[in-house]
Amino acid sequence: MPTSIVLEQSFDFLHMVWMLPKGWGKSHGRNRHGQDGRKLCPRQEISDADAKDAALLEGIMRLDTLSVPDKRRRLVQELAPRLTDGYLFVQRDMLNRIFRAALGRRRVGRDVDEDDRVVSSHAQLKGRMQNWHKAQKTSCGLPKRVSRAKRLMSWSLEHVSRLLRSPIYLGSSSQKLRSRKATARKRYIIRDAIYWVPLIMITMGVRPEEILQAAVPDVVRRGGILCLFVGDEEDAVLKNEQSRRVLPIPQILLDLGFREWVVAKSRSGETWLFPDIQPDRPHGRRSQIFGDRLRNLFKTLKLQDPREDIYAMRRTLSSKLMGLGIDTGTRQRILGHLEGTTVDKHYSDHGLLELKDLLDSVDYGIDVGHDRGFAFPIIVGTRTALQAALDVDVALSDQREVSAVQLRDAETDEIVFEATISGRKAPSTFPWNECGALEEKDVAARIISLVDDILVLRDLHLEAGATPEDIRQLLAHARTAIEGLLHCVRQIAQAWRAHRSQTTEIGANSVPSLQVRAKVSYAYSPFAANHSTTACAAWLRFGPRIANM
DNA sequence: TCGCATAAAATGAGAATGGA
DNA sequence: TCCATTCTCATTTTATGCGA
Repeated sequence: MPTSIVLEQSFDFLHMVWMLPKGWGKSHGRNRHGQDGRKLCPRQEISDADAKDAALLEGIMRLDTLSVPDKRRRLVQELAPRLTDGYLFVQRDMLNRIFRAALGRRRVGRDVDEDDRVVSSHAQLKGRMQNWHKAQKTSCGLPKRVSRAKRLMSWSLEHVSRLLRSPIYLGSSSQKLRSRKATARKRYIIRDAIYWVPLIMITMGVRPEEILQAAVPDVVRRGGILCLFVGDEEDAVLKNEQSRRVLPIPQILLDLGFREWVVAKSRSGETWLFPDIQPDRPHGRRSQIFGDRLRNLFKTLKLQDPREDIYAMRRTLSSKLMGLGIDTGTRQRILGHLEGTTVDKHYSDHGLLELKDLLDSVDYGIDVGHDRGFAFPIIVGTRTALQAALDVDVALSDQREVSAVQLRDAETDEIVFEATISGRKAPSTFPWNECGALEEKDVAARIISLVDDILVLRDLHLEAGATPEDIRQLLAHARTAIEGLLHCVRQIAQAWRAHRSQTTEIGANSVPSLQVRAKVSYAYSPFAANHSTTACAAWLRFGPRIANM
């Protein structure tokens, strides 16, 4: 059948796109007015990347001293990243549109038979991609092709703490170069968007765009509580209050002098809270320009992390609220309200007070104090309630029982512990192929002692003058965390049994000090393991609820 | 599930600016 | 003056939401 040849051709084309190095489209240099840039040949880009990758793979395979997991880690880091699977679907959609424009709806449409297609359906492409992924593995399961999928997460407390200890908050030696550390003589703290917006995002959970367009009169007192009206429309200042959300300003911002800062703005006749951030010309949005600036700054401050980007700051509040043991309904209402998705846009004055109390209960360990050099309160330090983070990978047998566990340090990605459970059919592919088998009970015992060690070690790092009593308390604290961890692992299996295809957030109550990120992969579906964010990943946080189930 | 839309991040370029 | 940093913009890449 001639059409099937066409379908194969479109598969070939998509496969080629799939092999494109991630950055190829951005290296043409035509990103400013009147720029000629340079012509790039996609096939050439692919074969260059292929050649480099092949050489790297060969070199690494020859290193006999390296363990297989170490080899993999190096490959994942050093292979040229290609376009992501998700983006390929976007490309497929575009190809589909092109063909439909050319051939009409009868030849290209969603109801065309699979066999008669010119461009594959999503389902067909998914299936085909499975084979492509298989072909991109060496015989020992090492990857020959990698991509850099974005995993959206919330900022860890360490990250927040590092931000709060940066020159943005502790002071810079120059008013313009904010990344320069303050010196004994020169110390400037500039309270503009760069200063306030990250704080507002982590304490109030609003989007940058919403806060950036706030006007001075949007900050008002209501029932004795200082509040902010936020709206997501342009000309927000012209909209009536009825159509906009009202959020209480958390205590920590008040302690930092937010009210006085706004009053000063108002006195000097300012209209906007953040006049330095103007809408950009092409889209009329402020978040673009703000994001660019903050990203630039984070880059020089070495605060950037592909897993924890600016937008992820907002999620920090959500996960902290979960960690506080706030029940599902309330939390969803708060977050819904914070995110502007709920119908009940208005809180009564009493509700506002309640909401403020909730926001205030989230503790980022910010110490506010005064300094002779400044007329306003400043951050003098952070007491980080340390939150050790572990990435947990769990493989399930086809009976959906836990068959293998791998714990990795979230910061270093170092494997802390891995084991398969004896008597269960564990996956034989990477990363499970190197695991030794242990009895279920031993696995649990080992995890317990490990988590203990990690937490205690981390805490000992911080507390220079810790007493034996402190250590006893740490141990007691760690024990709850472990129980939570085990509970979590059990929950993963349970949740998975119930709902195989949804992203889940699972938690155990009242264990705020250990953050567990977990990924579940199916022993019998190597393809699924590559779709960490959609089909088969479960991010676990400690908290009282199972979300999105 | 598919088709389409959108938000935001990422990248690279050049110009402007800051500081020593 | 030199070099690093910052700012801005065009453009690509990534993930996700919504409605049929």
